[in-house]
Amino acid sequence: MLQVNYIRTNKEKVINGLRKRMFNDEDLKLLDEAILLDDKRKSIQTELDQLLAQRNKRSKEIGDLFKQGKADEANASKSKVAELKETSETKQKDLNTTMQQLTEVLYKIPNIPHDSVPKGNSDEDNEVFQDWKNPLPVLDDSALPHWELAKQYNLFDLELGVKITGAGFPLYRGKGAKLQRALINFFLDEAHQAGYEEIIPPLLVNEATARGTGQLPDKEGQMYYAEKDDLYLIPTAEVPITNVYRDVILDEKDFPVKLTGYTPCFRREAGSYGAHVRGLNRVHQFDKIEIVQIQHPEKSYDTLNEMLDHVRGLMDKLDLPYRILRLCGGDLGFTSALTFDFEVYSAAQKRWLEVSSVSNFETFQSNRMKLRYRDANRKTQLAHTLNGSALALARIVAAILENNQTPNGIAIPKALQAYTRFDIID
RNA sequence: GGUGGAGUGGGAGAGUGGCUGAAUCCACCAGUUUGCUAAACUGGCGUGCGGGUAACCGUACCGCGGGUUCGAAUCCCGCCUCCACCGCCA
Repeated sequence: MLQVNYIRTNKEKVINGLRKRMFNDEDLKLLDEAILLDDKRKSIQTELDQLLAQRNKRSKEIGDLFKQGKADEANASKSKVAELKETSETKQKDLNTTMQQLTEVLYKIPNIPHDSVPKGNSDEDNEVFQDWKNPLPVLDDSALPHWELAKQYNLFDLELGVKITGAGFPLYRGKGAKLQRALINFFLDEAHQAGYEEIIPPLLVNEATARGTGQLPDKEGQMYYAEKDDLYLIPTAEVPITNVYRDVILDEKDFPVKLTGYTPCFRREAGSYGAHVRGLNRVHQFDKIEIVQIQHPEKSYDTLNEMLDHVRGLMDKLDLPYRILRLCGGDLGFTSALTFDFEVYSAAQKRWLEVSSVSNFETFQSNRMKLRYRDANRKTQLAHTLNGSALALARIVAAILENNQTPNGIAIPKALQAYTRFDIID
């Protein structure tokens, strides 16, 4: 979430930013609400501190009186302290309520988009930041979509997934499973070479963790929830991996922190159906390798570029046609300041599929997580957090299968052959 | 799951009602000394919030939440976590 002080001192900037997210005048009232509540909070805090100071002073006096044997005077003072206690307790409750109200308001305010973010309503207004320069692959009419190829070559089975779990839980088998495993290892090795430390995190997280990266309360319906144990299945490795640094104060020399991890990701995707979600296009469980960085605020946009380069490298090595979008304000995630989406071209479906999302959250997550560093003056400052998919498997698999189909079988990209130990699926 | 023990500052560890935001040691930072390093010595060394240009002052925090008391790290209750043993188990 944003810091109230930031809203207070950069109000114009905040307003302009929220306009890009199509906030109207009514929505913008949240800002004044927050500032007002913060004013209230401050004055209550001052009053409360004064009451407590009096109480502490009196209590000390009573202690001294007892020691001097003046029990009568001491007892006489007690009623005054009791009075102070009562009023300070009321104040404390006031303060708690006000702080809670303030937090609730702040939770409704999304991150301020970066200057470069275009204004817009929906994904249709996203900017094509880097288009595919070469001709897009064209398949002949006999080409099959990946779900047909999967049947032909026995790579994954959606019906079996339904039998075992339900719709949207694919079961991979044979060379399909091996391809999956090869991609995971390939992506992890690439991340390792780029300097990321590998993490295998828990796949279920508690409420504080889900709150830290912003999945709660904004996207509660998106996550599977294990009610008995009050735990959430992770929608992305970003959640457990970034939260490694929750409540941590770093030194400037610790930057950049670079972490990567492979995990399955679980998403409820409530209400999704239709042709666009066929096959592996949108599923409830998929595999993803995530890269996370924690960086000094002055360097975080260089880092974002570095992460874009990393993902570009993966796409290039897999010989997949792709383009990069800069998300507009309306499509930008609640917690993000700037997001680039990578889309791979799926030649049989003749459409672009999102396979990576690389974002800078600036201090939005770190404020929630209390992830800070000490600056040159030894003062604590919020760090910047970034993450990106490198990459999401299901759709990459879909694109590889479709784009590489030949009359003799499906060709495995060169870079992957060392991992699959076969060069064709036939 | 059962029984017992424990949770204090970056780490170790003292503290069983007021003199404790917290001894001491280690680590860390600055300085003195020194040919360099080391050693020794001196000083500094938590976080949030409020007030103040600042020095600084006030307040809260000793796993978390409540309670008792004029006053709680210290007493009471609930919860969480860790350790040990037992049971179960990949």
